[in-house]
Order: sequence, then C-alpha cells, then structure tokens
Amino acid sequence: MPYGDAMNARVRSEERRAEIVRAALEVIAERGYRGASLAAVAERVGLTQQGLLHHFPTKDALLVAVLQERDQWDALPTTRWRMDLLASLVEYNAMRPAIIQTFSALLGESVTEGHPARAYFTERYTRVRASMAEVLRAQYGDRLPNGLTPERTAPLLVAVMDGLQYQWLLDPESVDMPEAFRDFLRLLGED
Amino acid sequence: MPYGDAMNARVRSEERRAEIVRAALEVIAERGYRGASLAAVAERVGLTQQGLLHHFPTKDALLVAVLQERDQWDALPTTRWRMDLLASLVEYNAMRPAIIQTFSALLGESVTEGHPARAYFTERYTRVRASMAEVLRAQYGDRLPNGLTPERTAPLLVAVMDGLQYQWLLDPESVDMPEAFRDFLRLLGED
DNA sequence: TCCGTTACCTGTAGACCGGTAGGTTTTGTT
DNA sequence: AACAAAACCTACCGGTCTACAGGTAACGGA
Repeated sequence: MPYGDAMNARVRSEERRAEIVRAALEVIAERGYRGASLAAVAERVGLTQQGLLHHFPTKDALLVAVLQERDQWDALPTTRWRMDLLASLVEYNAMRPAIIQTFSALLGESVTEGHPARAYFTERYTRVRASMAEVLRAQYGDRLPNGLTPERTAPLLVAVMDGLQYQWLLDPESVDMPEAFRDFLRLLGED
Repeated sequence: MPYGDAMNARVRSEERRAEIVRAALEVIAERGYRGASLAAVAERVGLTQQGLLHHFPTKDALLVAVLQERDQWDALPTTRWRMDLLASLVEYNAMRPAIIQTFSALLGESVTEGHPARAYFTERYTRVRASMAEVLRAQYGDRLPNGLTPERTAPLLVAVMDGLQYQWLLDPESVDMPEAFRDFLRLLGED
C-alpha cells in the first residue's frame, strides 16, 4: 500500500509540526515571541531544540507557521459573518484566553522595529477592516443609524475588540469583555 | 554655598537619570522591554552598561522609572479633563509616535506571565477607567444619550483609544487616528 | 589640604540564545 | 535484505544578556 503509507508518513510529519505549532502558541502566550526560546517549545513536545529545528529551520519559520494557522482559523467564515455573530465570536474568545493572549502579545511586539510579525499584522488589519466594513454594510447599508459610513466605523469596531482584549487579559474580573462588546454594538445600531 | 552645591550635585544626578530614562523610552519603543538591552540604552547616553547600572541597579528598576514618568505625565490633569479635551489628547498623541509606541509595546508584553509591568498596567487601567467614567458623568450625567452608564462606557472609550493606536502604529497612512476617535465621540453623544 | 562620596570604568562570571555540523536511530520502499 | 530518507540526537560555536566585583578619577565639603 505505497500511497497509503506515504500518506501516513506525511500525515504524521504534519501532525508533529502541528504539535510544535500548538506548543509555540503556548510559549508565546507566556513569554512573547522574543522571550520564547526554541528550547522551551521543544521541551513541551518532548524534543531537543535541535530536533525542533529539523521541522522548522529557523525561529522565524516557526512564527510564520503560527501566524498561518491563525489565518486559516479565522479566514474561512469572514464573508458569511453578520453583526450578531460578532458578539458570539467575542464570547467564544472569552473562553480561550491562551489564544487571545498569544496574539495580543504578538500584536504588541509587532509595533517594534523590524519585528518579523509586523508585515503580517499590517496586512491582516487592512484585510480585517475591509471585512468588517463589508459586514457593517450588509447590516446597515451605506449609512449607519448614527450617520457614519461602514468604512469609518470598521476601524472603531476592530479597535474596541482589541482594546477590550487587553483590559480583559490584565483584569478578567473587572472587565466583562462580551458584555462590553455588546454595549458597543448597541451604540452602533440602536439609536 | 553648601546648600546650593549640594543641590547642584543632586540636580545633576537627577538630570542624568532623566537622560537615561529618555533613552530607555526610545530603546523600548524600538525593541520592546525584553528586547531592550541595558547596553543599548547606555550607549545612547554615552555610558557603558555598567555605568548605567550605577544609576539604576537593575533593569527592572529602570523600567519602574520609565513607568513612573508616564504616571507623572498623565496623572496631573485627569480630574480636569473634559470630553472635548480627549480629542485633543489623541491629536497630541498622534504627533508623538515614539511615546505611543513605547507604551503600546509595553502593554502588549505586559499580558505575558510574570512581566514586570503587568501590575502597573492592571492598576493603571482600573484608575483610567474610573477617571474616564468620571469625565463621562461630568459631561452627560448618569445616563449617556444612548442609554449606557458612564461606568459601562468607560472601558469602551479606553479600548478605542488603545486599539486605534495599534492600527495607527502599524499603518499610519491608512488610519487617521484623531478622526476615528472623533467619530467614536460622535457615536457617544450625538444621537 | 584631606577625605568621603559620587560617577564612572575594566574585567568577568554565569546563563541563555539561535544555529551549524555531523552522527545515529527509526522508518518506509523496493 | 538492502538501502535511502526522514527524524532526531550530541557536541559545539559565537554571540548576547544581566549582574557582580573591584578599581580609579573627579568633585565637593570640612
């Protein structure tokens, strides 16, 4: 069964890579990208640092894989999103602090000079703003109830999501992220 | 002139410390706190790394001084702020990307485990939310035009400011931070 | 003028870091 | 059974990091 076995080998290899990426997500959440050592990631999957470098030749290559997984994760349903689903998304995020923490830490680092994730986030935000504007337009048309255009509202929507995440990560007991986000949506539509 | 000379010595020392803090702000803006080496900060003020450690015994002590300066910077006028001054503040920030970048980078790092600035930011946000609620109450009373309370609106106000900063730092040409913030204020009050 | 303090310096310890070189075991193919 | 490739290891290199130890020169007060 040549095809089957070749497949198994490739599948196993990709599973290993996925394991490593998952571990990298954790370590980055705990220490940021600069603070995340390859050795720490490797240890978490039962490898030596050099064993890890067999699967990802450089640290940056590992980061790329981490960012790609994120893309894959939230790229699929964007066109089918609606306003009410955004609130659900925030609620879902509130149950996954590790992931949120990883990408909040990465976003913070990415504004520094020459950070390997900088281009990624720049492009991602351009994309996300456009996507959000589309969602807003589908819901409200060219003019929101408060007179703003979808294009001018989208950056605010994204800013609220990100900003609330930081406040929530720092002090989950004081900030009810999903509720606050629903408040913002109400601000957009119900006047 | 014993008093005068003693004063001069102390003043000169504090000037040196202030120089170092200023340099640290720059380096942190460029590389984050974890990425900022004492040697890089020292070089910027014409010292060796060990010479710098004479003024700040540890790296964390230097960070504390950086954070204290920030406190001093924005703690004074909080009680006298009004809504319209917030927009001016954002405009002012838009002319000082270095400072914004420093504290955006620090905020991002601070959500990671055991980060030396974590407690600072947690407390700061508690304080800032309360302060913003106060400003909102002074402007609108206990109910905003859209029905929300000042306490529930404050986190949104803070989130928008922070979130817009990240988008703006990553892509200043695509995001008009002051305009977007004014849009948000309009969202709060003019319905 | 003497003397203590402040402001630096050189030297170095000790720990991690990412990455390379090259060998060895495991695994799948033929 | 033979072989090739993939997976993973040990050993190591050069670099960087914070911090400590100890010395020196300048300065200001008595």
